Amino acid sequence: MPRVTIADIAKEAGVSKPTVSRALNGHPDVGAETRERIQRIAADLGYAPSASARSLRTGRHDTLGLLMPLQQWWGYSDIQYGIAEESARRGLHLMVHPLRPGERAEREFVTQTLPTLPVDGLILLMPEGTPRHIGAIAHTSMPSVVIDDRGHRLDLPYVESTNRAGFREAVLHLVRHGRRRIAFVGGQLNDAFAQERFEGYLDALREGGIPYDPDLTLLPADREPTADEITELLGTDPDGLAVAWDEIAFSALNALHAAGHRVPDDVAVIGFDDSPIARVMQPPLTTVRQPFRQMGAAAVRMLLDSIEHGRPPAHFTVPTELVIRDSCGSHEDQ
Amino acid sequence: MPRVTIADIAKEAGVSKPTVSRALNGHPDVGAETRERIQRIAADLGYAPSASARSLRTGRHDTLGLLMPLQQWWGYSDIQYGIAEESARRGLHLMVHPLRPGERAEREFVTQTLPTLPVDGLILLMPEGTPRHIGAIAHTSMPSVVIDDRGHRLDLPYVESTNRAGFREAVLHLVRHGRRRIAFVGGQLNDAFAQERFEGYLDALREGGIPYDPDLTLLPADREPTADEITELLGTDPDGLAVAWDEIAFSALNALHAAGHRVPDDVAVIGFDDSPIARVMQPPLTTVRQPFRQMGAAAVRMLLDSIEHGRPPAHFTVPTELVIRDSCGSHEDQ
DNA sequence: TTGTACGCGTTATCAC
DNA sequence: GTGATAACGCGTACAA
Repeated sequence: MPRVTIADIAKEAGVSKPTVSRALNGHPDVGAETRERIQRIAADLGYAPSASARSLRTGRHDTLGLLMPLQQWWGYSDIQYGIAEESARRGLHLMVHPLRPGERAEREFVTQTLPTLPVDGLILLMPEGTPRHIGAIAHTSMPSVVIDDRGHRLDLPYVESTNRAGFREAVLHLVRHGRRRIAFVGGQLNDAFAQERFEGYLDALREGGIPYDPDLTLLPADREPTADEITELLGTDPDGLAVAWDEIAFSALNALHAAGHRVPDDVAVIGFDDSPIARVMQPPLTTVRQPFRQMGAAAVRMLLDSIEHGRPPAHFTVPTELVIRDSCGSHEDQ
Repeated sequence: MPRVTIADIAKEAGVSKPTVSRALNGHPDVGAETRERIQRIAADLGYAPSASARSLRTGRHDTLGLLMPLQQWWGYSDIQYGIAEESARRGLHLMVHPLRPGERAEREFVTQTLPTLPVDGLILLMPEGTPRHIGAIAHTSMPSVVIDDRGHRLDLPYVESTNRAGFREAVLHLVRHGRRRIAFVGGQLNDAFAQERFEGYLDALREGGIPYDPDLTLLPADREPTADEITELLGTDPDGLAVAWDEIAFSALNALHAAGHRVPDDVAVIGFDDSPIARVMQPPLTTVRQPFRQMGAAAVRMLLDSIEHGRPPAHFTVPTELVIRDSCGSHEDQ
């Protein structure tokens, strides 16, 4: 059976197609009685508008695109959750496009895929190390927003969180509870996230009147310290570990246990992100929660602004939140 | 600047629009030289086909829809990953639709959203307890595939994994390593997953010649045992815990530690799913890996079959895989 | 091998 | 307030 169109409704109602269109889209200049009749008939006939036809005519798709790394990380899912929720709230569809790593895939996406994408705007989610070619999107007419544009400098509006201030607050929390030999464990400092969190660490030391000791800094390659590196760090006798990623903190916790250190009695530990694992660790990990869902929602709002008003590049910052659990040793004395 | 269309190319190439269309879509009946010239001009002009116009004309969208619960779980993300990857491989777009819980939202989706969705087929991802109204999709002309249609009986093709056989294999592994008092910890048996895994547990006992002891069965409500329930179970002096979900196994591990039991020496533990957390637990959890990505990919293939050949309802089973780590106590003696 | 004519379903423009 | 007409960009009969 063929699709029901506004032409069918028009015939049935004895009016013209444009009138049906106006009635169904809530235009004011249509008779109240006519509108009701048309709406009733539309419902009776089981009319459903054709998205393609509407898009062809209006140039809008009522759809947002999300460009994601083809890479598993709970944080990305969390961001997508925020985006999906906010999009749905605004009656927009969400199209998800995995981006394979490599410059070639990026180039192909920008030149081949992007121009034909039935999408009104694009949200970019890119891990550190994504080559810059994707930045060509900025020279496109496609409205776009980047999430966590750390070190990319894409010349596009972006959403970020308070990496530096958030980590500073967490380290300061250790300082206030008497820790003096707090080590920093993070990634290489050419990683923009590691860099910002390291500066937050320095901020906290400065504020606490604690001199910076380079021996207490561990910057493993690939964000992944080896067992040896951790052992060596523990040899410097720290009483606190400020770890720039939860995942690294988990390794550290296990290494501490293995070496016979007690957490938090001997060594306090804090992480960053609030991974789902942080809660079930022993002891549960104190960490800085990234507001991923809110960041996703904010990206949607910015994108809509950009689509409707053609706003110039800007950015939006969502605050992180210190989540105090047991690993920092301050649960009992508060 | 206005969009470049095939009309522009036609004018530039001195041919008619249909010729351009045929050349660009690889129809055989077009002169080799003409084709080349048209392709070159298309590239020069930066031509990009209009997805809406094509869809309007052909009735196809080259897009798959994914209906997901508005609910955070790593497994759903994993499935989406598999779907996204396979869709991309086939040149299909992926549209993600969150489904809020409740019969009303389901009804609305089926009657309002679905009919206008610019999608060629739909993959359904529904947690236990999703009311049956969504099953109305079966009476629709929309090709659909369900993932893990446990207990829904939706009369639609579905993809599943070997819950019963997989759990049986894992429990049998414990039996073979000398465990005799193996407890089952799962959800209520009206939960179809709990039911199947429980039967796998019984299968293994039977095969191992171990009589079933009801005291060794813990069926907490909501898949979430209380501390008291676990304590009581440990009072029955089990030497193994067969847990139907990793998440519950994590609670159990922590409870065991708190009660002073050693894992795996005193009590061996196995879980189900292979959550990302399983690897970082102490000790790392032996578990049954769900092939989520492959299930997603399989769903895409089934859906494509259904779209192209209108296949009748069928189903496809992907095997689980036993992942042996330390918590089952058989690493050292193998 | 190529061109002519037309339709897909909707909305914008303008006239009445 | 409503109708006639056209246009969005593309693909497909059919004829040449």
